[in-house]
Amino acid sequence: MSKRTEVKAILEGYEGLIGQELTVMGWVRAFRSNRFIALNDGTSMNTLQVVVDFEQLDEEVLKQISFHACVKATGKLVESQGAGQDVELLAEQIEILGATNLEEYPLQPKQQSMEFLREKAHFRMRTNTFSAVFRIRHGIAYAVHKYFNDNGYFYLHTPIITGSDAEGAGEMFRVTNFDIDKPPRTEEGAVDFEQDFFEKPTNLTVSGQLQAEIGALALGKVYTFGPTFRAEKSNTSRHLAEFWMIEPEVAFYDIFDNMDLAEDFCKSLIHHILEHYSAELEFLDQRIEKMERNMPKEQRRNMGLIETLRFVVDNEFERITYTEAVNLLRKSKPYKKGKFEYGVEWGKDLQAEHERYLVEKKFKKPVIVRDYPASIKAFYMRMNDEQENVPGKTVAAMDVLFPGIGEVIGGSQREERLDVLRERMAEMDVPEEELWWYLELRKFGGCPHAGFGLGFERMVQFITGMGNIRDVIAFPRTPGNAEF
RNA sequence: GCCUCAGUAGCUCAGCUGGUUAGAGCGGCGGACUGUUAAUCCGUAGGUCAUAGGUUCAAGUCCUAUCUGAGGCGCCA
Repeated sequence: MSKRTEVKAILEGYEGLIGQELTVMGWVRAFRSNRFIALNDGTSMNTLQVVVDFEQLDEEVLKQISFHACVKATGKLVESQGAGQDVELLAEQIEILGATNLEEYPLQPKQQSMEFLREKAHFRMRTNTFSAVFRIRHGIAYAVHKYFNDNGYFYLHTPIITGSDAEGAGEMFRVTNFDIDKPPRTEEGAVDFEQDFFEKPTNLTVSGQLQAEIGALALGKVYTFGPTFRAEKSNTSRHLAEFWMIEPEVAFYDIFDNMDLAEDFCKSLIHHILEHYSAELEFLDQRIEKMERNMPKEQRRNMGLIETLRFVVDNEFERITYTEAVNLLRKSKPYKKGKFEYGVEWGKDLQAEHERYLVEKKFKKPVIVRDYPASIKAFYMRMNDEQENVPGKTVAAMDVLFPGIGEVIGGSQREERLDVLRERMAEMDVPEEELWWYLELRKFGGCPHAGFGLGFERMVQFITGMGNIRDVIAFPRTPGNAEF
């Protein structure tokens, strides 16, 4: 079984293979004229044409060569007589590895809606679009590890089950092995978590950052890359209940080093995909172009997918402070014309419509906004010194905003001063006893450090141009959805 | 959680202001043809019009509720 030649290897290096007898295995994308199989084995965007001699072939076998059937073909590789491809395999033997009953099979050889395919997640990877997306997703994951490895970072596995609910990143999923119908209770009637598996309440992690800081303060440069969970009932095209997050954390970095890292890192991921997945990108680019042909002009993107990616790699990200952003927004046309639904006021968080204006209209490229009001950001972000012309206290936080999907990265320089940190925790009602170890990091050998979280699926979304985040993760978990 | 829109054949959709037996393309099945490239041609089957109520002489069409999906917003990555 293992002696097969991959379609990609044949299509990309057929010179040395012509005249040889090869075995290929894969799924039938099309069967034309009772003679031509377009065979795809997932290794490539493209198909290998397998030519069948239907006069010689057993009729039972011939009948089973159908859309998305799995076949094994052995024969000689020759130059193709037809115009659509350079080489083809003249099959001497055909074996059906897995037939597909088309009366029951839901997919069709035509464009189908993303929503429909989402319900058929066990089959959707067989389509061109999804196979392209998932090959690229792999490529980005690889590029993440490569970038950090090449730059001296260590991959740290932070826990998925956490005993702290003070991470401040949103609603959490409870982890327990209690019988939820009748959990043990204390004499007062409360659920008695001391009898639970971990002898305390535990949750699925919303961030590995606090633990990553432990790593940074020993290994210098670390990153995490793992699943992350949010129990928020977010119904949008850019939120998942289970997603993958990348969190570098670096000792001796300030907010500016952090921004440099974020920008360089994003560009390196995009660059890697432009270099190694051009066939996939071209396919996705054309897909979007076709889709946009039916849309009114003002809704179309002004650049194609590949063009956008090149543009992001070749240009500096715009860097502004939150205060500058507020001033810009207040001077903007949509603000003056009353087009914004939400007001722009120093101290209030920027809304999606405001970010979109800055990224898509004003600067037309990724924007890094920093120095947000302390009141709207997490307790661990480093308090800035008072600044001129800034009406309130700010923290050294930064958000990287991308066109189309908004916030891709959120990060900050961390508060390393024990007294300031404790003050902030008190203000924001973060219990010290749960984060005693986090405080001790400041007490013993602390140092300035910084880091950020990058939503992996959002980056995959940006690079593939997919409109909905549910279509860049194999098995999306969202409110009301945990099938497959 | 909020707002808007949608749900008609396996899929994509048409069905005008309520009015006879609900249509098309694709796909399926049967057949023809065979160097095709979304192969082509002929034939054929397939629908409790999301669900439950209601208005009306009459509901796919109007109203209400529920469910599902999409888009936008909030929360964020």
